[in-house]
Amino acid sequence: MTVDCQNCPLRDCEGFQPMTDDTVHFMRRFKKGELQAEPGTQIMTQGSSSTHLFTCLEGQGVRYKDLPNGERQVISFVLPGDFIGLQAGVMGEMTHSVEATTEMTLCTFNRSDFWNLFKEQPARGFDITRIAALEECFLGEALAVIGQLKARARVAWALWRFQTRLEEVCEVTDGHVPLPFKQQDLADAVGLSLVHTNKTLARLREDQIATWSDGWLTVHDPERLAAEAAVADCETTPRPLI
Amino acid sequence: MTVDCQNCPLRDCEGFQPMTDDTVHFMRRFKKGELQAEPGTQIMTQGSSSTHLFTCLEGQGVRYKDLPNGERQVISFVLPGDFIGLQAGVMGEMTHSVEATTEMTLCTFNRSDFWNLFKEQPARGFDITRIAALEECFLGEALAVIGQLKARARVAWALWRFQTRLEEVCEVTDGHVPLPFKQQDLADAVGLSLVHTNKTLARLREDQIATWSDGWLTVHDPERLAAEAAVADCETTPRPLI
DNA sequence: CGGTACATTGAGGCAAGTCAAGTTGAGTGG
DNA sequence: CCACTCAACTTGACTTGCCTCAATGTACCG
Repeated sequence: MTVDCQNCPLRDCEGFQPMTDDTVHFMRRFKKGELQAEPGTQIMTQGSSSTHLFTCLEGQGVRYKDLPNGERQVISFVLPGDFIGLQAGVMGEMTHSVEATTEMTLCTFNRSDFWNLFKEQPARGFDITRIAALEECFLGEALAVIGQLKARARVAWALWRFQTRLEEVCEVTDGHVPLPFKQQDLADAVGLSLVHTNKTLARLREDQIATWSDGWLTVHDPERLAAEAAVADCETTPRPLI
Repeated sequence: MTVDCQNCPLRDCEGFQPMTDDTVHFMRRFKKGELQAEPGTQIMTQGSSSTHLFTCLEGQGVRYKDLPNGERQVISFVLPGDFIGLQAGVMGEMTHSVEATTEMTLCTFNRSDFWNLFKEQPARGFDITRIAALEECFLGEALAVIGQLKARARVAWALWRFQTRLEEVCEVTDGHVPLPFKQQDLADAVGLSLVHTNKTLARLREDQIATWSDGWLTVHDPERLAAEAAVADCETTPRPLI
């Protein structure tokens, strides 16, 4: 039983641009089905291609790179509404892996239809490019945070982004947002050791700024959290949903 | 006196995909002129839009973000063939600034024509997306380097990327490539202090791996430099030229 | 109840930051 | 031609934020 794009639960979220009936109609044809992924499943693999592209409909995951020296860098976290496989679609090879953290529901598309999308629906092609640009914007921000800020600010920034992004996709229930990741994932994302990440989280908790435990994040003091993060975030405007 | 796209000197470089006559013909119309920028000129400004988009025809520059706390993060360096203003074209606002380091020659395009490009030349739209994906790929790599590697490896990686990228755009004369930036720029790019960057460069020089002085980079031992960098670089395949 | 996975805490060491002084070379003006 | 300034690069001494190691706590599960 798959979701009809017309009734896609994500369409109503404030984080996404409205979609014309015409576009919905096209997306119905473009969507090939759904895929259920168990926690821990490798959805895409660094260095390989993929016959399918996805949009995350439900659940959360991690994008990461394995380095030759054994380290791991988490590039970003996959939340509902995120498109997966742009690089595979356009370059033919992924430069990072994507893994499901929770159980995930994915809308699937054929990579072979991707080029048609640009030809037949230039507006959708433009949207894809916009998504790529938003990703570039996010990565630039991450680079600045990891390159220039101290541990406390890095962690605060990450939590702040989780809070706002999850709000945008309707994943909030009275102040709490679901955050199913391990501390190790966050550590690998902000470029800190697990131990230091843990201690930094503890301090933010003590200071009554934000608490993350048992898979849920609670921001007690949004103002101070944003202040700690010390970056003007880039994209609060609605983005395209594919 | 402007360069006709047909005779664009960059077309012959190994770093770029071949362009069909049809595409050249379209690009001739798309290109509105050329712009000469003096060293230090702000070509695009973080937080603002731009009526024009550019391709760097000659010269080098820096993309950077200013942070609220006064720090600066260099996102990447602009070399010949690089497209400038994707974010302005697609999102309407730049999230970083671009500044000319040397004198620069830029091909100019109208932002208002950008959408037409997707509609009338879907193949070019696809190329734009590919460029965006390559940028995403590069930023992911940078994130991994800055997040996970030590100073020596970070600097080695940066020098290695300079060497290979400049080779791809025909900017090499017997082993030397032009590198007109300040050590401070490199420091801001790899997330290290100026002092530590300087000392790291000195050590790479002593070890006969690479020398950077007077605006020129010489790689004495490519093998060891690449080994120090400790990342599998992502994109050695030709990329689209806009 | 032992085993595994994740979170937590303390102690010690090192990589990288900060501070400060000195060198070099280009540009300027008396 | 020399004295001065200024910007970039260099080097040494000291400080510190973060990493590493190692142990303990806690929940869950076969």
